[in-house]
Amino acid sequence: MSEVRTHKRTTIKDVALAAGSSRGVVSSVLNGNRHVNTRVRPETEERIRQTARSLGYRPNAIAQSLQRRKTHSILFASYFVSSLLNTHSGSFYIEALDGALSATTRRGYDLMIHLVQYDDPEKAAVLGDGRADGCIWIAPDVDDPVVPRLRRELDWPLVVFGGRIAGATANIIADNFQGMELAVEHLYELGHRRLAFVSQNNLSYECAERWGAFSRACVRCGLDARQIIAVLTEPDANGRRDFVGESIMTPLMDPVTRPTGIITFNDSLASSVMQCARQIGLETPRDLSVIGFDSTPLCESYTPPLTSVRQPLGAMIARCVEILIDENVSAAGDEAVDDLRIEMFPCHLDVRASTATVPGKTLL
Amino acid sequence: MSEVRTHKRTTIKDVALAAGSSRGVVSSVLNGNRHVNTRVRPETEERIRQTARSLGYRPNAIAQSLQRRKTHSILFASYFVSSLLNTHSGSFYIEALDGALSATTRRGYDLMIHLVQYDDPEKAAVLGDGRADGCIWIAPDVDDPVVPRLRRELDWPLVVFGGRIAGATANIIADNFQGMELAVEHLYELGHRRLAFVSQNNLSYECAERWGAFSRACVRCGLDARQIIAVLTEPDANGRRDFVGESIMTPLMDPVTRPTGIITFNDSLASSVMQCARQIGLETPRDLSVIGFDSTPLCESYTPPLTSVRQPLGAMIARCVEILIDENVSAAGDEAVDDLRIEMFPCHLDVRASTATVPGKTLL
DNA sequence: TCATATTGAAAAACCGATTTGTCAGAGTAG
DNA sequence: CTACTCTGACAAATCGGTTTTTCAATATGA
Repeated sequence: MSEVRTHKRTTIKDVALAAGSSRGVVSSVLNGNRHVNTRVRPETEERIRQTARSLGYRPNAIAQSLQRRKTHSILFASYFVSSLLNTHSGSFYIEALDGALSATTRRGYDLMIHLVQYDDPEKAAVLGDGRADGCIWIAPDVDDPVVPRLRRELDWPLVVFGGRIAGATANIIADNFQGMELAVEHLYELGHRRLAFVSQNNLSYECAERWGAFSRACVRCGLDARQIIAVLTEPDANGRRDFVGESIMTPLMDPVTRPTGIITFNDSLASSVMQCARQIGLETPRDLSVIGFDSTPLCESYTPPLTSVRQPLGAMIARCVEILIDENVSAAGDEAVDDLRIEMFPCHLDVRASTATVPGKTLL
Repeated sequence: MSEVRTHKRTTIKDVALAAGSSRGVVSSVLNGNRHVNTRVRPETEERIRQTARSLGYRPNAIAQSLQRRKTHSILFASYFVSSLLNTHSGSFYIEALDGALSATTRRGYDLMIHLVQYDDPEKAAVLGDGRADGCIWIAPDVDDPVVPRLRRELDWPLVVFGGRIAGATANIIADNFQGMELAVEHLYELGHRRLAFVSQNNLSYECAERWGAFSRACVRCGLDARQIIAVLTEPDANGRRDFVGESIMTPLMDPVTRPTGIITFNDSLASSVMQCARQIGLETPRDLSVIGFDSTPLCESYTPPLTSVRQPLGAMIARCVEILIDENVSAAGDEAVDDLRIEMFPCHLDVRASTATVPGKTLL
């Protein structure tokens, strides 16, 4: 029952031998006679095809890749997080992965996934070892320990999704400033004049940028700088930072000075803010408008459904794939400063039920 | 700006040339001198290492794979469904994919994903072309057009996840009979004596098996066969089959003969059943107990939270990976009839709030 | 001192394909 | 009848590695 089965497959040599031809002819026949000075008589061709079929010959893709210098696959690489697709940032990964799969499949490519263990980024062999035609590195952190390595090994096409690595073939990012502007303007138009931004310090570029983008957008809207409040969450007992408790909300929501609109770094924080606000007697959107970021599918099931800024993840990752397959880097509107090639994608505001006109002065 | 960048990488030849040694020595040094009769002087070794480092040499994995006959990657293959991970069966794929990623990463393997377009399963090149050390084929349908091909190309390790293919290295499936028994027994113990099964006809093995398992389980529980009702959904206007409308529910829920417990093929159907029941005045679980299959994360957010049969997808896919990596097929309890090697995993019943003791006779 | 081991490393074979180079024999032009 | 082109196919080189074989130079033993 436990016989060791060895998988010896038919090679091109076997076919050539059986058909009484040379390997070269077999190859050229099976690839459609592409080479000019290799002509084959019809009967020979038929004999070879027949032999190949009857032997069940399928070319070894590894050998083909070696010779053709082309693997027809793209590497999707990121850090390993246990149960990656089910954790909180899951929606982000799922959307990215899904988009990547669609884009590669559409082009007849395969996707190879390599997850780097956080503890030894240097040992991760696959990054740039030629197993794929190019690599998409997903969302590096600001202090990402793998980035120095990526920088050093830029001798193959690398597209950074949500990062900013100089020398990379491209960096595909969402325009956080424009996205934040959408959120702030939306609240402004609803009459809100005192806003707060609740964020975490998870060291992502997104976090840093949205942080800065918030105050810039507020200023651009002509809001009084003293009325702009930014709050950083503390990690809770479990080390989670996507939770807002009373320790943060109570001082922030002082009846007199409290903001009427809150923008959060992500949807989960927004949900947490709404829940906590309810506990201290503030209903969304009656008393408080809340906007999240990412517009995950969960937004629909929050109460109330959450207005949120959406990054076009699908289009962004599709662009990553496209760049790697076509090696067609320069697009209109690229910025390429100091060899930092960035392509920015505009965000969209999905308006749902968590935002409304500014509440009356009852609480003031 | 649109310069064509060619990525010529350092090869072992370059290193050998620069270090003044032969390719063979370089290889053996960088691989830790594994070959007995290739001894290298310490200073030579140091010189080679130094040269390799300064040239930024990284071995080409494709070439290594060709020679070593080992790719250190596993192929995860299935049909292409546009936005695979976000569609209804998404949760299934996500869990499978997540489990596969964890398992492969743990063993230092990469995962390669290949999605076969439904329209030309014959053209799909990658299935068994040697790009990976083994393949996991995900959940074939009963009339799966790719199965004949898989059967024909069984000259490499293939594990079928949720299928039954003779000749495959292994078929990993959940025990639908045992799972259905759990569901039926649960309802029986709660006093239910008239049950119905609502299913769709999506041609999966799961569907066929659960269908049969339902009546078998009812009989084993000693339920009157005339009281066992099985209903097949019709596709709605959008071709979706995971929806139960009044056309099905109204006759099924005849006040006199209606079942008090309903088991559905999947969670989505269960949710639909609960919603439709509510419309005709039946509350879950007060008037009607409902059990779904799959126990997707969404079960928690249904009203009421849905009792559901869970397949241990994570453990199952991990086993697939394990088999392919270790080629250690025979496990205790395997059935191997007619070269059909099946490993079954027991299901678990996640009891939530959609099941309760049988309602009083008010409606009878 | 001479035969025999041992050491260190180059050279060659190989993995399974693709592609280029070469060449005998048939066909055609002068 | 010779010179040249065309046809069809084999042989060899290549891709970038790994592994085996060979071998000169030195060390060891009788």
